[in-house]
Amino acid sequence: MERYNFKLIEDKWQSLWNKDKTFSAKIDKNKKKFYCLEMFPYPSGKIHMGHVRNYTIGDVLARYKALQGYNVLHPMGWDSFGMPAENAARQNKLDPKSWTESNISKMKFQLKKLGLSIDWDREISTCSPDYYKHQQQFFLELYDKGLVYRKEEYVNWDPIDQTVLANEQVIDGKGWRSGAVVERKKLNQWFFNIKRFSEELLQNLDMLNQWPNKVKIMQKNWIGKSFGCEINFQIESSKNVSEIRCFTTRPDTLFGLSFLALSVDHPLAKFYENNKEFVKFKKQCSSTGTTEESIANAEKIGFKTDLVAINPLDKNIKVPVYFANFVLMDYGLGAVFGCPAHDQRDLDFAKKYNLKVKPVVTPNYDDLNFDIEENAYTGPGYIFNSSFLNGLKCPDESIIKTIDYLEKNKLGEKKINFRLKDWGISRQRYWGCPIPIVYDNKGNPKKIPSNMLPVELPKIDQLEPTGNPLDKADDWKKIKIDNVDYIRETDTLDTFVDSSWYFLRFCSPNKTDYGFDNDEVKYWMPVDQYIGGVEHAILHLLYSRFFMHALSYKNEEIDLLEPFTGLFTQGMVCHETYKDFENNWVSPDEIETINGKKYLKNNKSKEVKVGPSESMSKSKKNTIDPEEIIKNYGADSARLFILSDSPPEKDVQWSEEGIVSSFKFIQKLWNLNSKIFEEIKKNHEKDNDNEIEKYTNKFLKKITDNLENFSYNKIIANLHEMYSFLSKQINKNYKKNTLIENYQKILIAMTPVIPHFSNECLVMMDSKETAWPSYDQSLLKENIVNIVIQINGKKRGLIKTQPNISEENLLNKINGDEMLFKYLDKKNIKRKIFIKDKLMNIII
RNA sequence: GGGGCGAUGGCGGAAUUGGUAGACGCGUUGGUCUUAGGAACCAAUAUUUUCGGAUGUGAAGGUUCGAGUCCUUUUCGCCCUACCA
Repeated sequence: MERYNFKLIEDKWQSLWNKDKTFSAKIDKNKKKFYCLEMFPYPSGKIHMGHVRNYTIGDVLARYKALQGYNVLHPMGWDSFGMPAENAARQNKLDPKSWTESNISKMKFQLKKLGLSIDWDREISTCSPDYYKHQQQFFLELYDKGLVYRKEEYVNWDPIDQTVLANEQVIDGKGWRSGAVVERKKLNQWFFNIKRFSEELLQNLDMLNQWPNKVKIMQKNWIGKSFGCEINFQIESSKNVSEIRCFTTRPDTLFGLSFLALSVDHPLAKFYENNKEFVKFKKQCSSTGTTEESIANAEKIGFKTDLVAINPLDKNIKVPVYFANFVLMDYGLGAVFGCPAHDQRDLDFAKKYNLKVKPVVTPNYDDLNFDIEENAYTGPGYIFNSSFLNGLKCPDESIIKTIDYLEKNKLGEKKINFRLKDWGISRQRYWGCPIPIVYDNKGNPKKIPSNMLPVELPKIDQLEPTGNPLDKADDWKKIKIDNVDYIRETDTLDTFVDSSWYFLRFCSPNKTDYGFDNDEVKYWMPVDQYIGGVEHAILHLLYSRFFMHALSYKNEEIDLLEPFTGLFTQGMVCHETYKDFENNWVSPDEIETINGKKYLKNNKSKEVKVGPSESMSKSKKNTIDPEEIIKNYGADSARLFILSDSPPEKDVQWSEEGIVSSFKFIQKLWNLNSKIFEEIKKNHEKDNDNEIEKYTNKFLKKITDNLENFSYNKIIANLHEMYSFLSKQINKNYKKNTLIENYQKILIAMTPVIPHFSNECLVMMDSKETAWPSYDQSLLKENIVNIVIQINGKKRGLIKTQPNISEENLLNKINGDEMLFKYLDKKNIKRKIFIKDKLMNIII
């Protein structure tokens, strides 16, 4: 039998799809559209297994939807601005543009080898001026709508490299490349007013019922809405301070007040700037490490001021005011009141400084001696020790009543706070979208007129190792508008801006006068299914949602707020890790397996240590190159395996055995196909029974259901079952037409997963993929059912019978069954539970 | 500290609304064919057994005729988040 030549056949189909523009999408208002989008890649130069998985999942869906008759939009592009290009360019003294473009062409070649049903005519690249000029236009629009503003904000400054560092470039408080201690530096930066939409972004999450709950919860926590109130505390002081305002979610614990704590960045800090002790304290606060753990475990420390705060509910309670390291300026008002009895941080702080701990919530109504020892009590209960609040149920009743009282007496007011901060979009980098702003000689910002867009990046042949290249590009920086001299903004936009609207651009990628065409967007948007990694659960997805809100804001043309109807987050691709005897990571290609043990290829006496399977990463050397896999096994094998072992939302383990088995399975399918081809030629007259037809119907139902639920791993199992069924049944002399008809349906159902193979087989059958085969409900019914017989809830046997058997008839059969009757003989039946065609449970 | 998810054979994983636990694949074992096989094909594969059964879905309870599935408690693992007042 002829071997399946995947190279020949995959090439043939790929060039056919290319030539015919099979996947090119056009608006057709008579057809229902389906917009299938996978997160576009950063052009690093090589695709990795994560891409293979992501794009295979998306491709299965896109092909399935197309067969179902949807007008499918399935585009691809490049998230091509960003730091790797800039780093590579600095290192190799070349131009980020050519580096990026060469990477794109390499990766495009690799992606095409996967046989994806992508409309390559819509390819976009965010680093192209054709793309980013529209982004600059959007920036100006948002500016006009008041959604863009400038303010001073701290950045991580590397004093040696003379550059701003991203958070992930700061390692243990030091610059990742220079090793210099990172300084906090205040810079004027641009912000998108995402807070403006906090409430909408939170509320709309409820409508996104095709999003994973996990992602919605993460976004909800990120937005972080909390209900509380702001309270005014009168201050006694020799300084010119009369009042401090605090935000709290627990006003009902106000009688437990024992101190106020301020952030060192609080405006009142100005009174202490000349106080040496305070300056020392402030330094100490900023020097506690930046790692998450060290922040959480840092000791609570404070600086005591000479201010005294008065409890608004009882003028006789006077407490000290501290600056404290655990109070953040950018949440609430940068000032909190301390109630040590019912907040662990406050308790830690109070213990250190010997402050009063007065419990005001007791878990039990009658327990008025309730006291606090090691742990603050944060649970529910009843208010006590609190004058007129005593006895109120906490927290529901007590919080409402307290706020009520505070408002009536003008001591404070109800307030909703969000954790979400405005989106800082300035990056002090070269390889990004220039911000279309100029400054006059007084430093006032001015928009670049729309007709002067795009603001293109200047070409710089050699990036120097340090500093911001745009800041040094003197010729570029100077610009005349209407004969007035200006200096350009030298910051570029965060690359998250680029990816916040690319899904709109795909709808009309060639439109020159605006970022998108309204009619096209109205037809294609929203994205019906968005597929990508869960690592983008918060920022990218939230920013994209914000961007849609911002574009729609004050614009009646656009009435779309949520860009992604469905979201699917796929798991990672993992691989075993290997280490040699010197504990160095070893790559899978350096290893040979002999008798189940793994040895170094170049030194077969040395066994390697097999570590746990972890997500593929270069540092652990456990990556597998997709290009090699496709070269050796073909795209269909790779697609089959990447889907087979685990549900798409979970991590999958790549294994050599696995890919080999997928490869072999395709060969088996090919052999089966050849046998069927021979059978058809024989042209049998006999039409045995409708066995094959029934099987096909069941198969189609399973595949369809599994496609609908993203249970792609089960589809592969279904294919194996189908193979095993057909290879056993094929010599039963089916009538030619019956066989062809059913086998064709099966082949079409296989095309989403292994498109090259299935299409080739279809052509052999003188057919081609057209429509998704429907199944006949009536053929799903079984002729014979297995009914489980339980005695006292334990399974004791099975009865094979016709469907719809009555309880009495079944009981007769049970009594006629030797094995079952012995359990029932001379026993009193107390109760019978009968579920038609499924089960009979007899209680004796 | 807060939040989320999960725990099923040697491994990855199946199991519509509670109703035959372990589909399918990998691995392992035995066999057939072969000069040979790391090929192909066939068979077996949760544990235990006195071959009648008994026990089995991290642990302990509960609801139910019946629980992998529902409820309570608990242990462990992974992920997210980080002093959020």
